[in-house]
Amino acid sequence: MQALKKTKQEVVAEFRSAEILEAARRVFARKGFEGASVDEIAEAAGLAKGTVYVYFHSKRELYLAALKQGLAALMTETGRNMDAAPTAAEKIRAFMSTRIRYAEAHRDFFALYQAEFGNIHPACLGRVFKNLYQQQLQAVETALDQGLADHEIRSVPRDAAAFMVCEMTRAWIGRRLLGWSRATADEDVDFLFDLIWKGLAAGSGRARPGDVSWIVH
Amino acid sequence: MQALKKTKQEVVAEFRSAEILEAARRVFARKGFEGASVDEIAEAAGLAKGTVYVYFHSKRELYLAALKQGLAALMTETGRNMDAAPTAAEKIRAFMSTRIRYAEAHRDFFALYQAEFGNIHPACLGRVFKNLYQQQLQAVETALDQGLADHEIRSVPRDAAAFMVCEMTRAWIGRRLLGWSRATADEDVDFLFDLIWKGLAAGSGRARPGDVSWIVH
Amino acid sequence: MQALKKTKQEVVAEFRSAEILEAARRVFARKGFEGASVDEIAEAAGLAKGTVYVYFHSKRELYLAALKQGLAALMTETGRNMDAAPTAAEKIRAFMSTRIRYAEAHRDFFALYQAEFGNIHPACLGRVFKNLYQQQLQAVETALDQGLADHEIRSVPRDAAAFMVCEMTRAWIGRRLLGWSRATADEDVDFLFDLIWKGLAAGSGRARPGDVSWIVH
Amino acid sequence: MQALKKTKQEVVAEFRSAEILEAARRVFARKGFEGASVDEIAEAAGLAKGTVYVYFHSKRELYLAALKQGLAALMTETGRNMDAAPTAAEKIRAFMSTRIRYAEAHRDFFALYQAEFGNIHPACLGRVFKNLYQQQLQAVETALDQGLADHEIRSVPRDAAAFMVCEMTRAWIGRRLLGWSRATADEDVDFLFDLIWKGLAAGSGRARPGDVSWIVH
DNA sequence: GATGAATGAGCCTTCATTCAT
DNA sequence: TATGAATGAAGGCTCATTCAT
Repeated sequence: MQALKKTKQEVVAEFRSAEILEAARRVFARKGFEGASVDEIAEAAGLAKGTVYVYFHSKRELYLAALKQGLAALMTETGRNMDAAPTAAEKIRAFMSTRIRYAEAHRDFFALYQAEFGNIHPACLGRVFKNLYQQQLQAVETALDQGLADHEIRSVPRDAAAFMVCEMTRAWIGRRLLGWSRATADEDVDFLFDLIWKGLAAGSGRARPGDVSWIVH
Repeated sequence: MQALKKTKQEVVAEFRSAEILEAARRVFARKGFEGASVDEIAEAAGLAKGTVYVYFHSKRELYLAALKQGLAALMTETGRNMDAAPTAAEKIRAFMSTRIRYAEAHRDFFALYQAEFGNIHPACLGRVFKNLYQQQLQAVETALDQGLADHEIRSVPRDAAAFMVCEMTRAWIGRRLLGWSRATADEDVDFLFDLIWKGLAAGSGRARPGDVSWIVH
Repeated sequence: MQALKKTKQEVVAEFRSAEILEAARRVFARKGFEGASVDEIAEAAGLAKGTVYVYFHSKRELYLAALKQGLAALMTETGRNMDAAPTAAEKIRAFMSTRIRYAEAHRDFFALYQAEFGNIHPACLGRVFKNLYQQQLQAVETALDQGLADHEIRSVPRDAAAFMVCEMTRAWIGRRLLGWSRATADEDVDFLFDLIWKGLAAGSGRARPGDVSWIVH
Repeated sequence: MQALKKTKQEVVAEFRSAEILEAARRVFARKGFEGASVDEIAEAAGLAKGTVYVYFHSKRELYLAALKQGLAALMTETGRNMDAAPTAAEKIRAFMSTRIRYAEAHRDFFALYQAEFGNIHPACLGRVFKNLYQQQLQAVETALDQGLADHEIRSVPRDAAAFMVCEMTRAWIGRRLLGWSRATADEDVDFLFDLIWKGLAAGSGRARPGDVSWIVH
């Protein structure tokens, strides 16, 4: 019973923590780190301000927790899907696809993601930033390595190419989040992958000739 | 004499205004919008805080003015260079090249640019944002139109492709600003253009065979 | 059995109470009333914060209890030792000696004592303050009365003289607590008593000629 | 005119500063450092809270400034009066007299003084504390040295004796501040000096036979 | 009785903005 | 026009106290 009780408390605690994290994501997404107030987050979570501080020592810690939690889930899923893809091309596509879909389901998290990784200010994350970002690059670089070894992709600097794959995906997600894309997620994935894979130049045949999803509007 | 005096005053006013704008850019670049204080900007401009408010009604207006002024200069230069390029490919390259070079010379401005256009927060710009961004897209879209008409580029949605050209350039500049690129500006332009033009796939010959600037490190 | 059980509970309660009081003294001594947090005291007592409130209705009540308990013990001991001394001089010396020794053994309590009786703020004790202090004065005044009656001491206002005896002792203890005295407790008692008894003036023979414990360093 | 204007501003600034200091003293005296709020001090000074921070960087700085300013004036006056006194006895009396009178005229300051120097917590002043206190001791020690050299006072450890002179004075002032003394300042000085000079023991003749100011009440 | 999560009042501090000079 | 003192609205964070378990 002691164990049960403790478990129950832990469950409640985790629930609260998740509630706060969720609210934090919502508010941070809308207002940014500096623009959001702990008061507002607490209210969004239906709690008193002090309660937030029971679970998180500071506003920044809360912010980071919200970012990291989402990132961890994203990277787990990204990793799983990339691993399941056999070729480099399919791995890259899986990377993009997973992210675009994830962003659809977790808009708030991705707003944070964009805010944090879309600019330069080392304001909030500083050291932590590069590490988190590097983990993402790593996954893509590994896929690129395989592609290079298999002569599936041409000779490009792996770090630079990986960076561009990440950033193009990020940018595209931003476009979707802004409501600038009227296409479905699948169509967007197709276009994005096609673009990075084949480039803009004419003369390169279509990867999948039947794919006409992104006819000029 | 009245007219002359007024002109003199206007000159002084413009000079002050430019001074403040310059200082604002410096401070905003380093601290971000929320992190910067009007006091600090005034001090950086060698003026009293109140004076800043003589020329700009609010901190946000100042921020916007700093951003817009830089953007105007950037777009003027971008336009000039793109106009001078005959083919679509060269126009795109000119777009990238101009920006990467401009970023080198105006790091402060580009830090603002990244912060503002690198994320979603409609916090600071809101309505203004899309218009400014659209102007940039416009230039690229026009170039793409020409490329499409000349069968220089394959059939891609012009708005999406233009967006990616802008964002890839922006992302790459961010990379340089972060010090993640050890290449020269020229080398970076080559790589970036090559990537967007030819994509990742193997089999597409090099645009300029002799260019080996971005051999895998 | 009911009675027995109740007694047992009372014993436990008293034990808890004493534990909390002890912890409170330790923390209040180190941090002061405002600087100490109930959380910290609870932790120092190895209990949960809520438990402290089972035994004491408020932080202030706890503070007062800690102070009073120590004071009661001090006054009991002071009284016993003064009663055992025959002459007024020896009573005064007993007063000083007991306190200086007690302070040595209960530094935490005396830090509270100093904080509370060393300044004016009626903040924490208010009304209670004077009563507690008066009890201490009383003991000294009684001794002084005897001394006056026996012509052992010269004609001085009893209340003022008693006050000074108390305060000189308190001040001296503060000096020791601050580590400003390199002498032993005994030597300090000798000096202090000698000073209050004979004053500073030259010409008054030594109380006990052989005593050279406080030669000028 | 520039100079005049500047002077005027400086005058206003000094006036504001003094006003705030005065209010701070009043509030700190009544509530103690922790108990006082900057809001309250600002209100007491008839200013907005923010204004306080224009003149003092922090609550602590304000507190220290209030304490130091009073202390400086006190020590200047003490020094002047002690210097004017020829003998050690008169110097000691001047020390006591100056302080008791000063305390009468600056009750708020002395409440701070008592709070700060009357207990042990190194909370607020820490390092600064000892230095300030040492300066006071110094003055007394110098007088005692002279007294020892002139055989005016008996052989006592100068540091210990000086400490007691300071503390007895401080204690006595506390007594007056608490309203426990019904005597005039002069009478109190007489008693206090007499006590420290001649001690409690019978047999030492009166310093000034006619002085009957402190007959037993 | 014992616990510790929840609360919300309150504190110090910052800073955009105003305005009298 | 230029100034900078004055303002007061927030904001992050702490903590005494309560209360359901």
